[in-house]
Amino acid sequence: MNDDLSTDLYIRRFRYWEHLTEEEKELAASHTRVVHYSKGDQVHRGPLDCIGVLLIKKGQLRVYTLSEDGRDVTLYRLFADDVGILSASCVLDAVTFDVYIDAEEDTEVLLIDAPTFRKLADENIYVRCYGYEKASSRLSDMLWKLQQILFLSADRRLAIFLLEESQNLQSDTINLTHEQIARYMGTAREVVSRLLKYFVQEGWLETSRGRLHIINRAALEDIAQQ
Amino acid sequence: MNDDLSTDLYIRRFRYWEHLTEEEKELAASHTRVVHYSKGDQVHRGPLDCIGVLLIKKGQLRVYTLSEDGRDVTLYRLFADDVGILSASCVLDAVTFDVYIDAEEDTEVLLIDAPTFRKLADENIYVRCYGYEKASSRLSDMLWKLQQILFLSADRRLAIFLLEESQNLQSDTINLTHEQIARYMGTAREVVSRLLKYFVQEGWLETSRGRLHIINRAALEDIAQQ
DNA sequence: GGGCTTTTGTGACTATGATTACAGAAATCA
DNA sequence: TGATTTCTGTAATCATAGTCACAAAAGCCC
Repeated sequence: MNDDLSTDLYIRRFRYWEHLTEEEKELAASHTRVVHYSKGDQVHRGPLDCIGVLLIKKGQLRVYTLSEDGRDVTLYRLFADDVGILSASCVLDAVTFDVYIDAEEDTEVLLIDAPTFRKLADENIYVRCYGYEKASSRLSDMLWKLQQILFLSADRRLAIFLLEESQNLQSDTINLTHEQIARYMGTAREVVSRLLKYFVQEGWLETSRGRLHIINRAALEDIAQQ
Repeated sequence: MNDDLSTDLYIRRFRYWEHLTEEEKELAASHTRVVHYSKGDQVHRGPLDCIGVLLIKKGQLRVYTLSEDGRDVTLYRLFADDVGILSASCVLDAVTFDVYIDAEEDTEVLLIDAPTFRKLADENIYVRCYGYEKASSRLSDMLWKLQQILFLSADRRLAIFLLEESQNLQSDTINLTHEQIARYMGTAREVVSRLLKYFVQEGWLETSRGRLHIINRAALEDIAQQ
């Protein structure tokens, strides 16, 4: 499968595609390219960047916000087939919240550059609507996340995180370090270690280096519930 | 000025108006009505309600979120001419964050009911786009607000709040009780009292019951900055 | 195996703000 | 005026989680 063909296929996945004129399709296609990021690369640095719209082909990106003193809270993660619109927030004037994005793994994305997306969004209401709809959806997720951090205790959030993660992976075994979990949860590693120790003592988990295994899902659900 | 005329005038303020067909205009007009709320009334109760799109004619609404245990954080306030779209979030499927709304004062709003707005948004891309654009803008504000609560210390947020409030009022005098300020800031009344006491001791403010007066704006700006 | 890096365990401490519990002052009302 | 309500002041305590400072364990590389 060559890249051009694949790009062509992928780019049609945007819901607005059918509403583009022929010229717009050409414009979009000619300004869309595949970009590779290596694990750890910075993809987008808040207000400093305006890279455009991302469609993840494979890999994983982490979207986070930063406080002035460097505290870093993961807002969500992008996986294969997800669309990253906030890397183009500079194009959507109503979106005034900026995020940072790193590659958590080696990642391959389809990128429509910002000027092109702006042109499309300006001249085509369907593209604009798509952008704002995606943005609304992401922003809602982020609010939900920040609200959790604000309102829920760390043990509850950890239980929720573990259950969600296991759900997503369709597995009782989660391969993450305490450090990673802390980053995803927006807390300190020590806090995660402390809580995991407690969960293990209660017999709800087994842990080994870089891995943890859920034994008693029901107990975690209890904690998550309250 | 009679109410029908005024409603007619107001309803044209929605940016999508010119993109409506004649039937749509009629539909919109016939399902838009003026609603009065008294100070303290609940206007919208998160996922329990779906009242529609609000345009504030006069008064003030407070939009907030609630934790399970009842902690209440003000996200933003709506004043005359503001549009409240999140009271129609049930209509915008991508918006999954729900808010509560109370009337802070006796308030008069123009209300387009939810089913009507849904119909318009479904059949008219301009209306849909308008909804998502407004939603994106509000959601961005809310994220900014929650991020502040999460990252900034209470003294800094108080200084920021006072400066913003005085800016909005175009006045050095702010007529609010400690209790109200605490609600707007999402903290406890005692915390506000403590901090205000400190601000007064430093000679930056004068306070009396239900009122405070800024003497040293520069000092507050220093605190706000860091 | 021996050295290096990464990960985990843990205790002590700190900081912040939420909570509790009142007392007293100021406004309002009757 | 006196009673009542609302608002403010303040101290003490509590709870939570962030920070610091290590030590030890596990895995990796040679």
